[in-house]
Amino acid sequence: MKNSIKVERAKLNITQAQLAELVNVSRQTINAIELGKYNLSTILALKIAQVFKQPVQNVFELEDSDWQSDGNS
Amino acid sequence: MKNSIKVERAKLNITQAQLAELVNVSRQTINAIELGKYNLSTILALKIAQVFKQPVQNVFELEDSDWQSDGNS
DNA sequence: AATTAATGTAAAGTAAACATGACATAAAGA
DNA sequence: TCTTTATGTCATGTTTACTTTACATTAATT
Repeated sequence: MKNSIKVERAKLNITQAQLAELVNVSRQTINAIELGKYNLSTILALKIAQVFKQPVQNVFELEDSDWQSDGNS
Repeated sequence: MKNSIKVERAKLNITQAQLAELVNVSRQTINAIELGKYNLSTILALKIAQVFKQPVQNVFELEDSDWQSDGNS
């Protein structure tokens, strides 16, 4: 899964730590998600998309490889 | 978080088991998600929304209570 | 060049998302 | 009514999302 968190943060000019605070997770969690290290929960994705005032699909995009395995990782 | 999986399944006239197969998870997982028993991963939410040809926010909707706690459960 | 702010990374722990197998019940059709 | 299909649920197990603490690195400011 790809994401555009870094770009959207730049638009709003906020840091990872500030985004983390806005959605109530740790800064490290935002960092890991932004770097594609794991598959965040849907509630968190909805919150992040709402902060960015974007549809979820605009921030998080499926890749073809995501269809080959199951819902995890 | 609320969801409209049951309604969207009805539109397509597919069972929980069929949806499960389409997105490569177990039938029990779809059942639990549909009943709101847990907070599915974003990849899975994107897959389900894609099967339904709907935006994620149209299938999965944040509730106010989701903002009070953290990204989990 | 020195300090601060922002980001990246790592280790260890906890909670929860998933899987599988099994069974109970409800709905539907023959 | 009998059988099949669809849904709900429980128990057990594994994987992983997320937390916390801590430190290293990079970027920005003075």
